[in-house]
Amino acid sequence: MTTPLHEAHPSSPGRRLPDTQQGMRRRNLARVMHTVNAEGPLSRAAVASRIGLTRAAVSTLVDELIRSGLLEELGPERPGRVGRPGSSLAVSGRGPAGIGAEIGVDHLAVCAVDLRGTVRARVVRHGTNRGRPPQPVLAELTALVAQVVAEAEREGLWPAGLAVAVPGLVARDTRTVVRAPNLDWHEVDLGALLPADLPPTVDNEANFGSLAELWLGDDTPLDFLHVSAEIGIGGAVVVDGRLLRGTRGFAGELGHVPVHPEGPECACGGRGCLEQYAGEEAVLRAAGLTPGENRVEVLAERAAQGDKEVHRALRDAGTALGIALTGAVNLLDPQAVVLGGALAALAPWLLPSLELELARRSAGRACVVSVSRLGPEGPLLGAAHSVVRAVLDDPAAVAGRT
Amino acid sequence: MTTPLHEAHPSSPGRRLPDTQQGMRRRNLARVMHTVNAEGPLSRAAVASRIGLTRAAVSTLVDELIRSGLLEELGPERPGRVGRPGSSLAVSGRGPAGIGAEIGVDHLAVCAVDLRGTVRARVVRHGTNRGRPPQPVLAELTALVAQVVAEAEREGLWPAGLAVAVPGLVARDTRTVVRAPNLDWHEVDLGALLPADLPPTVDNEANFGSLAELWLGDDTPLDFLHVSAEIGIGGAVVVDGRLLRGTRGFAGELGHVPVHPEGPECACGGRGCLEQYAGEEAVLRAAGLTPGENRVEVLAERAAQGDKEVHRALRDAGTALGIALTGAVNLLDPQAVVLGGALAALAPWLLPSLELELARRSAGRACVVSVSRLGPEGPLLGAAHSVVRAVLDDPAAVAGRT
DNA sequence: CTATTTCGTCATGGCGCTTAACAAATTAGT
DNA sequence: ACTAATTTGTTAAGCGCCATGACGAAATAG
Repeated sequence: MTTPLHEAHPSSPGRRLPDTQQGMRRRNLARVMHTVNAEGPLSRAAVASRIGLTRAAVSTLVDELIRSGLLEELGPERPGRVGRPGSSLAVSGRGPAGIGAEIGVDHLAVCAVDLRGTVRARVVRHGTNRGRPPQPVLAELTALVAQVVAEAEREGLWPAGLAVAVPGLVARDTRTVVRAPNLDWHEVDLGALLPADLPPTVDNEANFGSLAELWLGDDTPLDFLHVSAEIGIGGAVVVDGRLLRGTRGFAGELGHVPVHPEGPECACGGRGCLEQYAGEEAVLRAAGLTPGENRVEVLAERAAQGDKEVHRALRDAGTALGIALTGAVNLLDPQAVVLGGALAALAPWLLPSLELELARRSAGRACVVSVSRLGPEGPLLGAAHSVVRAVLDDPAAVAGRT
Repeated sequence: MTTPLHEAHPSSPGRRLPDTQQGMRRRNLARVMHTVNAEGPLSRAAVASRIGLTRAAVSTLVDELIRSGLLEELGPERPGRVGRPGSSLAVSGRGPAGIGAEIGVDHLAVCAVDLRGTVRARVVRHGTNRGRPPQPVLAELTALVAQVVAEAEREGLWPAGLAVAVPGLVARDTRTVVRAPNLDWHEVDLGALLPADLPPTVDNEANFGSLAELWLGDDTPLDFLHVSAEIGIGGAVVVDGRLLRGTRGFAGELGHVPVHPEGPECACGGRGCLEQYAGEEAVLRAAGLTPGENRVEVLAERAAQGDKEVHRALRDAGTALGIALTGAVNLLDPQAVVLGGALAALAPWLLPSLELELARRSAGRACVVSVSRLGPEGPLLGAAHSVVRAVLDDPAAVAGRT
């Protein structure tokens, strides 16, 4: 017996499946899927030893998963060790697919990812969505989704769900966009405006970005703080491999953490919020550029060219981020802080001052700061993978539909 | 199907019991215990309908729990409705007991709590522990534990575990005190210095305080931020009914969140940390009192007498707390902020400025701030109850020993 | 070529919950 | 007062799921 980890009442949210034999079966199917997915091609015996069931039990589970088209038999392993070689099992590349979509300020994107995690279809449409009303944007998105689904179906895949990343706050129902300032959307029920044949899930792009980091990042820990920035500053908290959503679904909002309490007024009603120092608009202004005409890409470009003004602006932004992150790190004690989204491209100029500030203020207790490999791809991939994960988490739920 | 809550790999930490029939049985035993514990005396049929099993299945589970001495049959219900009245079941008041202990700066305390949550034995020893080395303090504590255990045994209880609350940072192993500044302890392995016959668990007093709030508070939500203060400022984060511990076990440390980044230097290496404005020493100084000679109690006393200096000092502390909490609330989006420990007694003078600052800086998104009913009792009760919860969480584990 | 090792499958069994039926204890209706 | 209806708790039979143990198959080691 180790550390007692106290949980909520076991019948409260958290335990999804009933504790009956059917529930047990479903959980074990999920464990087989997860194990095969995470550790590459594996024989039945290898799976059995990993999840603690017997070979016989795993055999029946695998049979069921193969019949459902979720697992594939790859044939005999290349024999290297003594004994009869096992038959390799892999997650199917022709079963269900996760459809991910992203509504960006300057683009729309849709992709399909198979259970193996491979992107099998992909469409991007450039053009600003700033100020466009929801209907035409979603109509355009729906057409792109149909296009990607058609392409995926030609490859033998079928869509298991649709997840949409948006640049704004999403309610806990994962359908309603409460506020997306850069699109000028308020209280929009995306669920009602998206194709009805696919169960849609909507979430913040920072949330999906952090999930992508968790699932796809190399060596990403199970406890980390993900900071991204598109226009505002988004953040997401992952604890023990689970995304922390908060009561209203707003957790992770780093942009309005007070940095200098008596600083300039912010649109949120506060003063000296992080966004006043490290938000896109503030940094562009500090670098002597006109917001609106320019975007983050310009900053990265000029910084690479050695523009001193830009360097100074980014250094100051890094300091402000460092102050805000000190608070967050004290509060959450994460294993790492990951810079993603647009911040990844600016990291070379942000990191030094950010790390300095963080280290100075937390005397040895500072945690690792790393940069996302995924960068701006995170939200889209995270969205698509969230559908894939839902299938892996409960394969029995999709086994019915072929 | 509602919101997909993505979890870590099911075979990773989080799933404690194996997904086999024995594990299922154990989890169902736990669900019966939790249900009876949470919803008062209940018939077998009522339990069955609540946890979704059949009456027959619940009957066998209850039989086993009664044989183990964890549940008691209270006799027939008072018949009010049509149909045969059920037989009331209640959690046993003569089975295992949780032993809680608290090492405070100015006192030691130990208590025993039965499965029903009633305090059945209790001892307090006053006298400062500031600067005393660990050995004599723990020897004294061990004697107090023996005394409480003896008293509990006279009432037909047997100790199921010991939990110790300490005013300092505890490593994730829940044995080692990494740093307790007010005791001047560093890297002390309490597990080795405590009675070996009882499995001991050590944790921060703020953590135990927040668990007490979660389990014993009236109407405490499942997501909240608990702020307490003894000498430093402690905090704890509860998410979805689970305590967030952080990578090193340091999560919740609110004391060194930057409030005024260019403020006075702090012992932690930073500048303008919350503790510089709302810590005991800072507040006493601001109120014109000498730290060391006075404690929080004096502040409450003088404030009640209408001392203007104290009022001003507490108002300013509330403002600083409000600034720090704005950041925390933005990051975590909790359902409530609960003021506990010594802060509860000072709440009348802290709250107005705290709530003003929080509301001003978060424009309608502010969350409820409430005051703990438990106050300074929290850590001790939380410790004892954590043992009780461990029994409820896995009754089969203790069923063996009588 | 034989012994050994490992894999996947099959038959058997145990465990835990469900189903269905029943006696017991109460209320509602005549 | 007596019957019908309702609800509880128990019992026996049944089924699903995993464990156990034995077996043939397919590789390596000597």
